[in-house]
Amino acid sequence: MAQDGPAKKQPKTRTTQTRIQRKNTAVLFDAALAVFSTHGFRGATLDQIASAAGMSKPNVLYYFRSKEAIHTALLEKLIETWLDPLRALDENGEPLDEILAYVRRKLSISRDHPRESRLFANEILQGAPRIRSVLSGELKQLVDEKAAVIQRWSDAGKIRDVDPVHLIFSIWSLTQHYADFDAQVHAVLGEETDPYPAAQHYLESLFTRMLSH
Amino acid sequence: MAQDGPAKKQPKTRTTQTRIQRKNTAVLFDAALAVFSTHGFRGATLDQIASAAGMSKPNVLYYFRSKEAIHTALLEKLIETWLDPLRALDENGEPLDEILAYVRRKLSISRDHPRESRLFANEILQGAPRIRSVLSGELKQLVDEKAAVIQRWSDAGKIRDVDPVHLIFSIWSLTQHYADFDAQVHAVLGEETDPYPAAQHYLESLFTRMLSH
DNA sequence: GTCTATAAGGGGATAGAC
DNA sequence: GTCTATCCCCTTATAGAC
Repeated sequence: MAQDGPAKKQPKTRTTQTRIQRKNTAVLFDAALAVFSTHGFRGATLDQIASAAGMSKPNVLYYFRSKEAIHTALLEKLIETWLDPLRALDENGEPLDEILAYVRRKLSISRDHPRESRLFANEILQGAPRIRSVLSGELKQLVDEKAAVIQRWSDAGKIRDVDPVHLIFSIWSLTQHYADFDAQVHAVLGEETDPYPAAQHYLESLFTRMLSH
Repeated sequence: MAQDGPAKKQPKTRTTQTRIQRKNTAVLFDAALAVFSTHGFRGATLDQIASAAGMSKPNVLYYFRSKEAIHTALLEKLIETWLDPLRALDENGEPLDEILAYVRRKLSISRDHPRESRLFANEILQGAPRIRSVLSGELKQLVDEKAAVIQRWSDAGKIRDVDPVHLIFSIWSLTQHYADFDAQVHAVLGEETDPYPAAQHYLESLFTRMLSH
């Protein structure tokens, strides 16, 4: 739903895309993700995106009406992926297992999709100008809902007493750290080291000790 | 040591600054910190910095030879402040107290100096192009040293077994989250809420449960 | 020390040929 | 659908008067 297709004169209908359109928008999304995630919105240039996508600058603007449109489309495309791991937290599951599984899902995202993580980090760091409404709408609602679940687990004595919202914040920060601060993590551990196995063990141990009686 | 004074023709000696120079560079640092921390290096403009400092653009460039020079000077000025809280971790103190005190120092920095936190976050997020040598030099050395301290505490049975480097990473990520992701924290908690009292309680509880027998 | 004016180049977006 | 050429604004930095 994110991309708006050819900007002005859609060649076919607006619902049907040719194979070449589909392929080009996919290539463009990947290129834009690479460039925006490392340089931020204003630091990124259409030249960089075009050359990363292997096409000319005007051709990029044939698919998206502006630099802003690419960025917005990217964020919208990713936002659901970003919320899904928390959505999957199941009140009927075993509480500690559910939380550890959520931690593992988030850590996997940092490992497998670090650029997406840095794209969001860039956006939020700068005050979330383009996604503030999503944060205070969809995201807040989801957090409130899942915080209530955690609170009930805690009230029922199934996990130790804990502030549910700050628990969620801590899962976000601990897992996303390995993607967002990758440069620092590798500066400390050495470029060769894969931090994820040790990170997973550390985080499972941390949340287990904190939450189990 | 960071600023290089008037760029080309230092008016007096290079070691002595006039009162007006001292005042202007201080004002400039504050303005630059505000602008760079919210927009990143390339997103920031000299116009924004100049107007935030209440001076004209050429006047800004009278004090620093380039935009890059302002940014570098800022980072250099802040780096020691950034490392000091970890330096203060004392092997001879009571282990859990030392770690909790470090957590509190870091959390206070997020609360009192969020712009500095976001400046570093921006820099590291973009691959730390301008401070990579500090990270793999001074910072790595300090982390190695303090990780060894924590390892000895752990070996001596004074705290529970823990990966010392990931423990340090977790303190960084958990505390800096409240400054760097301020926009998200407030979107979830509401603009009026001060997250820090609850954050401090949550984090103390987290590390106490994780580290004490 | 501070200003106005301006040079020089980068970067987003469009025109129009193919 | 894709390209070359180009427009024009924004931004960094300098020149030179006061």
